[in-house]
Amino acid sequence: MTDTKIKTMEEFASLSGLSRPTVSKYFFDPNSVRQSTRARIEEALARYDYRPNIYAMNQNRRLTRTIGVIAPFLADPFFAEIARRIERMCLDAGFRPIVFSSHGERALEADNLKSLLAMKPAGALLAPLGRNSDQDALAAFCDEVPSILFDSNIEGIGEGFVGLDNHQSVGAIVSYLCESGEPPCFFEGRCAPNPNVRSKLRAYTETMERLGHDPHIVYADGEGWDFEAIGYEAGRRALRERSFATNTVLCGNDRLAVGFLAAAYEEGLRVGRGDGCALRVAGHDDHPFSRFTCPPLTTVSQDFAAIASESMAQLIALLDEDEKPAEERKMTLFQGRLVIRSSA
Amino acid sequence: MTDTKIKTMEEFASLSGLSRPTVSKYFFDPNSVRQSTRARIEEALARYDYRPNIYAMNQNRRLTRTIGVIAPFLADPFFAEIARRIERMCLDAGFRPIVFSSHGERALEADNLKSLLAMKPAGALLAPLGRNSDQDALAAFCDEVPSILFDSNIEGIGEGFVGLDNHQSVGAIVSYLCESGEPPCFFEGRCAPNPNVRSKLRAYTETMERLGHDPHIVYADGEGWDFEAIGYEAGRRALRERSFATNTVLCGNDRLAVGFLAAAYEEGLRVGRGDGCALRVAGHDDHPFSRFTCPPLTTVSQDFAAIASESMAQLIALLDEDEKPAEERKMTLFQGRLVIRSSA
DNA sequence: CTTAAAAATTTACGCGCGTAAAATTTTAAT
DNA sequence: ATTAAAATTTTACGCGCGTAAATTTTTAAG
Repeated sequence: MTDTKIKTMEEFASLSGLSRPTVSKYFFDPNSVRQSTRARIEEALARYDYRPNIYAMNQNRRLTRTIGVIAPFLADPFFAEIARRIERMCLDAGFRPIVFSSHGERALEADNLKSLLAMKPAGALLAPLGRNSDQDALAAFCDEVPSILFDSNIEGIGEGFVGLDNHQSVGAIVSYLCESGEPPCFFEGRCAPNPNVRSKLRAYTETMERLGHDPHIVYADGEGWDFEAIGYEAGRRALRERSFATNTVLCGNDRLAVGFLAAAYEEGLRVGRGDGCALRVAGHDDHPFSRFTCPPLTTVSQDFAAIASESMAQLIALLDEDEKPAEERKMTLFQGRLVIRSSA
Repeated sequence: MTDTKIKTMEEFASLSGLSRPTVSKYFFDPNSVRQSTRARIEEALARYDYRPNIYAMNQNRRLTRTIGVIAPFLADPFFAEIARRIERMCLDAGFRPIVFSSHGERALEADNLKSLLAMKPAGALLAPLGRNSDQDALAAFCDEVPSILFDSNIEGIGEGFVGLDNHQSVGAIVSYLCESGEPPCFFEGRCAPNPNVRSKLRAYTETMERLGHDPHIVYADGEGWDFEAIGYEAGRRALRERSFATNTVLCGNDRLAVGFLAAAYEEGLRVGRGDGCALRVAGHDDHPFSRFTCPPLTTVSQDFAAIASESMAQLIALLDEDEKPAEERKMTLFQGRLVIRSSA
């Protein structure tokens, strides 16, 4: 690679023996020019290391090649993993991903939406905070840029939603727990900011009743996204006060379960489904670290890869439609897969 | 807020009764205009909801108000936390943070550096992959934009480095372990991509020798960033083959320790420092979830907040220097704090 | 070889803003 | 009131590229 420093597309175009508009077309979509032309450009690209000025580039474009991603809390392993996969897929699809985290804060989510909007992204993949979201801000955003929601659904916002079938997933693990031992109590955060919580609770109650058991719910106090801490504190209290009606506890998510396991450990309760065990504990979501708890956590897994790729696929499809046929909002729900480990 | 849609700064300026250059100055730095002027602008801002076009804005700026952050692996809780804090501080300091993850891949890191460079950021906070980094790419980047390295140091690159004093931190936990029981073996990934690993190993060996013990190192095979899995697999093998010379194992980092704890649990080894315990296990870094392992992990903590804020402070200081006095590269090492929980 | 379609080129304009220089106004001090 | 400094306005230019329309060249089909 020559060290000649090229500043403008004009320069680069003449060096590769082409006109600037042609080169400009190439940079928007390499397939929009003839193969031989593309080859010439890429050859020159390798020799001269020119990159168009992204600011000048995007200023007058109708459509940017940027895809925005907003997660409610990127430090959560679940979203970290999803984001990682989405980023990779964006790159592979020829888009530039840009990911924001709302850090669990309503105001920050609204800010992120505005920042993202200002970038005129071609599309967006949004996992809203949920109950705590500024719905107007979300609606305003989705009104201007094609968006797919994931993980957390908000009715009527976005062109589609990709997530987990909570009813099925909770049903599956509740059924399993009932068949293999005492029916589970449900342990869930009281201020859980996620709309999935409601549907999980409903699924738990319905499944328990269908199987002829009394539902029994224990709420954990505490706010925010420190689920392990909440699960630990509230779990310890509940264990001491013997708040659970049976020896089996289904936690609303794996992070809560991790905290709860720590509480059980501290209380000297052996967790598992063996003979010498005092308690069975199960989770929900199959977070990346749940394989490594002690004992390994029985849970129901969300297929990270499937959620990421389906969200991406839907968005790409959306962007390809030149005319918007104004079809109805598409809901895609994946089935949870029961993951039986030794904790329950 | 009126719903009048304002497109250009010209429009907005006339609506607020000012000239465009003045408004332009305001948007670069609100303090660069008279207080009364600032008030007028912000009043109009509240009424009309105008945002300058970021692309047009940055195209001709010498200095952008963007700060780039590159982490080697954002799905790692450590970097997720650091990034979270840095983002917040950028925002508070009036900058726009943009964070990239290299996903542990050399090529992606180089890509990220190029993408970031194209954004002409005012400065950057970089945690390199380390041994696996493309040093030339890093050097080229740091040559053009003021950068502070953190977590993982690479000599001669960047204007400064902020990280942990591995020698002190490892020394502290090794000393503690030696005083409170059998001297520790060191359990570390063989292909660990992080340069900190080398200095940790050295610190372990030196401390052990200083205290009159034979250092004993067990390497875990396995590549990549799935430290829990590596710790689990290699840990189980090592335990079965009785590779550890003593009953105490110091893991190179907490994620490795989490996997190792799972292995010990599966092998039926009770971990802790009590009487009935077969094994003591300690970690390093105090990851956010280490409080909740079973048993809770004894480790040495990195002060996330301090690292984040010091990195940020150094960068801001760097940006404030109008003239670069070409002072020497600044190294800031924080002390690790021994966190004694029940695993060792 | 002819012909029509596809691709590339030329020409020309504008995007929304940064920024410089000179002229003017405002502010704060004497 | 006088004066100097600071802030603002006016004027004017250009950044690097997108994009449209008309023209020319290349390609593929017959």
